[in-house]
Amino acid sequence: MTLRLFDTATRSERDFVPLETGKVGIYLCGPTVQSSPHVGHLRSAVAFDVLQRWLERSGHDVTMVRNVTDIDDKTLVKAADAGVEWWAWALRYEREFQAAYAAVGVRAPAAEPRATGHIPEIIALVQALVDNGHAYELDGSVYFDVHSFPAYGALTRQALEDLTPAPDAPADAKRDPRDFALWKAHKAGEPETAGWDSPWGRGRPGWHIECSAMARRYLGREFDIHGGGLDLRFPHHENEQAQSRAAGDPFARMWMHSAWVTQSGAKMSKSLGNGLLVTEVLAHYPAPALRLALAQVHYRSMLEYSEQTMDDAAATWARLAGFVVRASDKVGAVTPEQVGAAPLPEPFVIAMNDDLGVPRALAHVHETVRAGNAAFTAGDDATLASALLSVRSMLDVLGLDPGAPEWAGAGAGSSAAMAALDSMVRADIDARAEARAAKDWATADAIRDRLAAAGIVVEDGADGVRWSLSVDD
RNA sequence: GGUGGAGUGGCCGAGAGGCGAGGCAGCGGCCUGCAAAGCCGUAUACGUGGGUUCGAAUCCCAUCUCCACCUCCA
Repeated sequence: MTLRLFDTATRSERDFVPLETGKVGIYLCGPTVQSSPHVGHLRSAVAFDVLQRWLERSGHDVTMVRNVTDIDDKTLVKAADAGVEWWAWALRYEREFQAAYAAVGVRAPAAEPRATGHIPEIIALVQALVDNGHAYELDGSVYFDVHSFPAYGALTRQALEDLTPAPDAPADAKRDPRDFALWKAHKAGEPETAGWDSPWGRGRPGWHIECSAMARRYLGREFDIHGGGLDLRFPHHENEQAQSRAAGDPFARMWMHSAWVTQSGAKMSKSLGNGLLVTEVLAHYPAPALRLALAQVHYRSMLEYSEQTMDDAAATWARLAGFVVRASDKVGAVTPEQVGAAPLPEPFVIAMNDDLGVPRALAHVHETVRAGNAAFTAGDDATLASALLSVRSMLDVLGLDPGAPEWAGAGAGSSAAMAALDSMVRADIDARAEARAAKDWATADAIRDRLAAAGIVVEDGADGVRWSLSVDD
């Protein structure tokens, strides 16, 4: 059974065949670190984290490279406005992005290269393009000559003559308004630290060139998958591909793009100011609920985000996590080794192999949970144990295994604080048990209400009383 | 203007010629001292107008609406 992935370049699903059997190189366009991350930013990271997990689960050794664009026009402007060094500004937001990624269980990439750390590679690439006639220097800047590369526009099917010239482009200076900067000459007023010496004088890299240079450095001249948000297709990825191929690199064999997050149908974005900060969401909801909200919609479909989105996701997470906790108490916990080695249900595998059909895969998870709960009620421990292992294994692929270490504390109750709380709550629960035994319902309910007011939910099961923290909203 | 995408039940979202994915919410039931959780059952659907077909949400034609990229954007 082979994995099929939708390739943006051909606009069709294709069998995924790695360049080298058993190994996969992925280059993912990461953040421009000039402001705080919002939930839209997390979408592509989560989508490609799921891809990586699925590839690894399918036996591949994955090298994930996700860059950090730590210098660009906006960063310089914003830092200057704030009276902060641009490099300090960039690092501050780089840390925020890293924290946000980690919070929702996106695993750290194998490499996280920064543009400013690869100036020699960038200069070498630009020089090669100048030397072979695909780029030209003008007043200390270097531009890619789009007319020199007939395949320009191939990735996004753009015809050169149909492109609207950039309104802010110095059309009179460049040979063609659609030529884009590979190297930007240092401008008066910009900090000295925002420039590097080059064959064309002092300057800094253009936006697109860093990805070409860094992909080559870490993944080679040809690699398997290039990913990013849908909005990066043009011009960013088109330009990347053009300059890399013009320099002789075969470059990415497949392009994958994740769709955006919308609110009332409109794209969430920094420039629109409708971005929901990750920190705000995480202040009110468990992190895995946010990951679930982002992952449960197919990565190529728009994800409509509303106030209800997180409430729904939190409820679903509580159902999944609750099943795992109850089932583990009943039939024993599953080890991480078992989770990683368990055979996955056929419907799940089929769904995931079809361009990462997470929604259908999750549907099977829900069906398995329901079967597990039914087995729990029926006292069928063998079926319950099997469902538990199956559910955890499937959720593990999605980075949503409630028993995974990264979600410890998100309702699992394994931390020292939870243990301390447990001993306190137990006293109340015992008192309530006495009241219930005496059929003193008023006292029993008063205790339950008091715990509920403190955010603790008490449930009477056939096998005893359990408590859990209620989900914020 | 060019390129690409979307319109599915109260909501979110799969599917893609023929047993109405899944979740949330709703309703009825089981369980419970009452709840909660869980389980069982259940209603409401494929933007509009034509066409093809024994049969269309799925194919064809037309049409309306919305969104994105072409300037920075995950």
